[in-house]
Amino acid sequence: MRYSRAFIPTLKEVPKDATMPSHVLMLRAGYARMVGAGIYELLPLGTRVLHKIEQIIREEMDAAGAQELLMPTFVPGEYFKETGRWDLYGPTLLRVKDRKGGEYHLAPTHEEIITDLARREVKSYRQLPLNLYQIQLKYRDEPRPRAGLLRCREFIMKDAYSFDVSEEAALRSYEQMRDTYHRIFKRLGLEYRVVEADSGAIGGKQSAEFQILAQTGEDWIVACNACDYAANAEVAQAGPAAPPASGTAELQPLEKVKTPDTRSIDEVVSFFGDETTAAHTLKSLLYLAAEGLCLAVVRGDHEVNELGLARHLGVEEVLLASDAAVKEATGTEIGFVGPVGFAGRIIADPDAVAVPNAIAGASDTPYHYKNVNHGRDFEAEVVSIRQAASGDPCPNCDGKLELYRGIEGGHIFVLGTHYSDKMHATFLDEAGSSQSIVMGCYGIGVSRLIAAIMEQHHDEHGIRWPVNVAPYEVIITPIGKEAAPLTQATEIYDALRAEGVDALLDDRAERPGVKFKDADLLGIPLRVTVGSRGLKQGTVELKKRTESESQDVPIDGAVAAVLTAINDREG
RNA sequence: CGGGGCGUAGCGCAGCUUGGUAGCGCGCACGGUUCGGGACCGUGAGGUCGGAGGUUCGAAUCCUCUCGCCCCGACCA
Repeated sequence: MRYSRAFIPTLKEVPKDATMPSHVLMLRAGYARMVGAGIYELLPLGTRVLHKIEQIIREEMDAAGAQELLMPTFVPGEYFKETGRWDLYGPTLLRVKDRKGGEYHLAPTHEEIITDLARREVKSYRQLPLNLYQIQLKYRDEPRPRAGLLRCREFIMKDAYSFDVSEEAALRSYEQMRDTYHRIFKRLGLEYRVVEADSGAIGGKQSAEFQILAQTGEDWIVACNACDYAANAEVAQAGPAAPPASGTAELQPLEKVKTPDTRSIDEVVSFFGDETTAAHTLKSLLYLAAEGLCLAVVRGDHEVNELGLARHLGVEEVLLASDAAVKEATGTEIGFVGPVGFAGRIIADPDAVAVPNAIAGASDTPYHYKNVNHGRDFEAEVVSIRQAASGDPCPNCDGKLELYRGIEGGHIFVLGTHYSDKMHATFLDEAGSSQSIVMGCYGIGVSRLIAAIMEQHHDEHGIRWPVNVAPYEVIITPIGKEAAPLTQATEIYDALRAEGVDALLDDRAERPGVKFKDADLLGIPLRVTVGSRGLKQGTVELKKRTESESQDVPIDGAVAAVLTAINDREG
């Protein structure tokens, strides 16, 4: 492509409505424009990236034996009504009426439609296993679309559905998709973690999310820096924390200290001063659960994982007790509550009970106890109820946990017979008896990946595409107003195209600075600079977007050098 | 849905408090000088001030309603 003819509307300034890097960059670099909230048009550059991502997905899905098809996005409501999702989906489902008043919707996902196809066409175990996928638009009227392509109301998804004769066979399909997803995400140049998720509400046996690590992501995940452990922050565990530095391991006698105006851990720490840190204190929080009140105790520098606490208690959720309830139950004010002498149920985190001679509220305003020790001064059920945090030890190895934001790039799920039972999608087995087809579903947010890759691959100058997904692999930049650089650049451009390289020739009559800035902004992985200066010595410059230095290469070696650089990065 | 912010030229913004001929920078067009990291000078095109209603001699500015967008939260197969 010749840049002078390309539709690449770049912006010098950051559009006011964009805050996230990928959102800013896709607008500034001319990849996409907004039409409405959560509704975008992909411009030529964005479309090229989309096609590259799709191509990688297709290659890997096809290699796994999946077959591409295309289902409608505009579908009759009867299928969702059949499974109950017409009502369950709520306002997120975009409903449409046709001229006769018939109820339709724009598909947010296709389990029902594909299950209907399967029940009509799959009759025999001989037709299984089967894995069908499509790449097309999905519609979800999200309550809050945000961050450009990261959360849209109309977006492009790859959704695959597997059909098997048994749970075991379905699990094999699931594992195969997991392997396939690993290959896809690696080829896309993404740093990601597979996060085991709880088996969800929908009769699922197993599910995993492919979380792309990005500080701008919506999900919180905890991941080890040494091993593969990764989990949603909600369910993440941490290994035992190192106990706080302590003058003596000897148990000191319990001591009640008057501590006015020390409601927060910070205030307590600064009151006691000296060597005291938050890790020397205990944080005691009173929670309301269905069965009544209980006191949760974690180390002062830790936070309570309320979901974990609720699970231990066997209840749906727990709520922090109000000031009044705290006063009534303990006779003291918030900030002075402690486990010593507490009459009710106490649940303490292992890291909390490991603190020797801890400082804790005395349940008497305004006093704290010094030298509180579990087992001597109070008894508690010891259960891990703290949130895993950045820097915590990994529960599985010697590594450290890091807290990340994640972008959910993919999700794989064993569905079981949830849909096939409801929709009577059955087959005849070898013995001639009717069985429900066992299903799995596998999604990738394709348009979201465009943004996710930008989130991971950019710097202050612009995007830095991995070569596999770059809209153009190389940009050839002639410099100067003489004819020679453009002539030479065009020669290299033609040669590269003949080699099948996606090349962009910056033939614009712009000053060098403008061309360099744009090349960096667009994020083209390689730049070949052809200037009269180099031509005199018979060289051109080759520069990688990710490196600050360029290298001189002989003119007739330029094409080979570009091919080498591209293939290096593909490896 | 709750909280906050913003709608004025393609983009970024000023003007609004105190009503009186709609401005600046970038971009765009033309001419000239420049030419290895977003050059400079000159000329010019481009706006129903998100929309509707009201107050007023007169509304971008004041009042009412409304639409849209962004951020935080709630929600999210």
